[in-house]
Amino acid sequence: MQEDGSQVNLDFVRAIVAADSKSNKWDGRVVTRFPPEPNGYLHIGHAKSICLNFGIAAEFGGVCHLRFDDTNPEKEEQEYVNSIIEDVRWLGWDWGEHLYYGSDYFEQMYEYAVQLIKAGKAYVCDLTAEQIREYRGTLTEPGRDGPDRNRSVEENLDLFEKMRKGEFPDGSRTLRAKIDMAHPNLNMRDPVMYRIVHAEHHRTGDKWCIYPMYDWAHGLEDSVEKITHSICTLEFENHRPLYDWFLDELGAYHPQQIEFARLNLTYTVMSKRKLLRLVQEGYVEGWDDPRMPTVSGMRRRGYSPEAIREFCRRIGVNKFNSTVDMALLEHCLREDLNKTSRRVMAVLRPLKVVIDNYPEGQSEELEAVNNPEDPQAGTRKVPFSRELYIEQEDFMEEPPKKFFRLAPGREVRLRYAYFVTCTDVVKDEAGNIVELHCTYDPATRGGDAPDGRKVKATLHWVSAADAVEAEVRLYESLFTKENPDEAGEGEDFTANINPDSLETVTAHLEPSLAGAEPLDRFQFERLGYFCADAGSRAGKPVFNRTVTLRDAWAKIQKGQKNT
RNA sequence: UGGGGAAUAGUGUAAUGGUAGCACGACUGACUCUGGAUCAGUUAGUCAAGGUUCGAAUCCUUGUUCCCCAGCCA
Repeated sequence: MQEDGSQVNLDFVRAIVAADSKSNKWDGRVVTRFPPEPNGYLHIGHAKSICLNFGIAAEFGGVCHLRFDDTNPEKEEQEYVNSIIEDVRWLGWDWGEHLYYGSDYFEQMYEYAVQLIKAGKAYVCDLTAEQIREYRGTLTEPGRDGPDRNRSVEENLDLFEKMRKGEFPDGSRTLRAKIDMAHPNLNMRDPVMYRIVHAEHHRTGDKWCIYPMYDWAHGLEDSVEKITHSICTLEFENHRPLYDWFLDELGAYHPQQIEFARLNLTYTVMSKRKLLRLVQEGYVEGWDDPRMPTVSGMRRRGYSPEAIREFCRRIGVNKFNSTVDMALLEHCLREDLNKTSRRVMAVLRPLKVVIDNYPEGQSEELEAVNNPEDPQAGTRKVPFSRELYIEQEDFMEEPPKKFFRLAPGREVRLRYAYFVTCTDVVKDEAGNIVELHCTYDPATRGGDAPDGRKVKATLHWVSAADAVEAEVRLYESLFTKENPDEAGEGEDFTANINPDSLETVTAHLEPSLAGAEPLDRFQFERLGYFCADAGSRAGKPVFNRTVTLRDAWAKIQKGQKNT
């Protein structure tokens, strides 16, 4: 229900939860879970799942568990656990007491496995991995029963115990469910439940040398935690019959698995495997590189949790694959940042301006609005003096049509300061414009002309003597193609990496920015939103460009070039 | 050629037998001390063909296209 009492359209997952709540199917409980494997950093696709699971719990008065599905010691690390916890919390969600680890249930899972063996529904198999594949058959041909399929319960119990005790080498045996080797769903052809892996687990150490497979572990984890709705992605649809089979055979508490489509975004890749390659092969500087679609990268880039949550709300939830336009993410970003970011002035590519009729040695402080969208943000003082920097692209000696900014003889406004008119252009020997001379109108102090005359442009600027120098990183998308996987023969997504995804400049900032703290977000007026880098320090400030402002002039230029 | 899913403007998503709507994008225009924001408008869609019905995106039939599955990964 919305605030006005009208019925809001529910996505198909919420529709199921709503119906179950109404029918009291789960005694009125709603318990979801977000179950990441700690083998990589969370990305925007995970954020979709997080917002779905935690969002549903919040909306229906339930709870959402954060559970690490840590059943593969060879790929999982504590570093990933830590980053995941930080990211989910940063996104604004709270799991209360409900932080769980699949590995905490290993003993229970073992006992359940024994129960299944005793029921004649599981057996120890001596086939090698390759042999198992051969016996499994193919998509169109049924599999065959293996030689160990009809071992006695006693022998299975004995062997399974010895597996646990570490009496067999890695890969020598498995415990398998006894279902149907001719089943049309390959997942049902006697799936492996346990494999032998003598590996150090990040939480259980060397206590175990057999580890449960996903299909066996996941349903039990859900069951133990009394989950009501086990929401996962589409590729697990084929696994649902197995999820159901295990829990039914065990007679255990049985949540409902519901599958939804994972998120795809234009101009980026989303699989952990590909993100890992970007990191390992040095295309980016780490999991939290601001060009990465990881939650940590986006945080460092300057995204707000609110923007990400709003994005996740708007993209909806469905059962078919789709690719969301990056422009929607950026829209949600700008929408939030516009309301919340302090405005400041910064010049990225400085062009010196001398105000000839402004007294040498004089300076003054002018009042500037911190956020026109939020009167509560107040005002600040910005120093003005005879020598200033403006943006190189705000001046053209021979302005084309529709260029409203500064040009010889033209008057523009310096924001919050004065109207100035360009009187002279100074060039170096190579013909590059290196300095401008202007005159100002003292009567326009603050930026308003008492005689009511208008100018067509307002420029941002900084006082040269007061400017703070900073490293500013200008990010563009990491890939040049909407679909990075669209690569030529013998190429992969790395062939579409944007060579210009990062440009670093030395910018001149207004002095108020000297005290910016890491992750502080600002709007550099007329340029875009910028975020103090996590490693930014007083004395050596570093800012990352989060996203540019919408830029009508850039669009006109693009159009002019194309004609 | 086995099984499991899915198809609505360029993109994302509503409409569950009763006017195909919303958002993003794109394009106009208004306004503006950010060529920002805001406001107004334009653009454009039911995978196909049959059928049921007074009426179909929705139900039925046939077809087409796309996604997932042959890890001792999750």
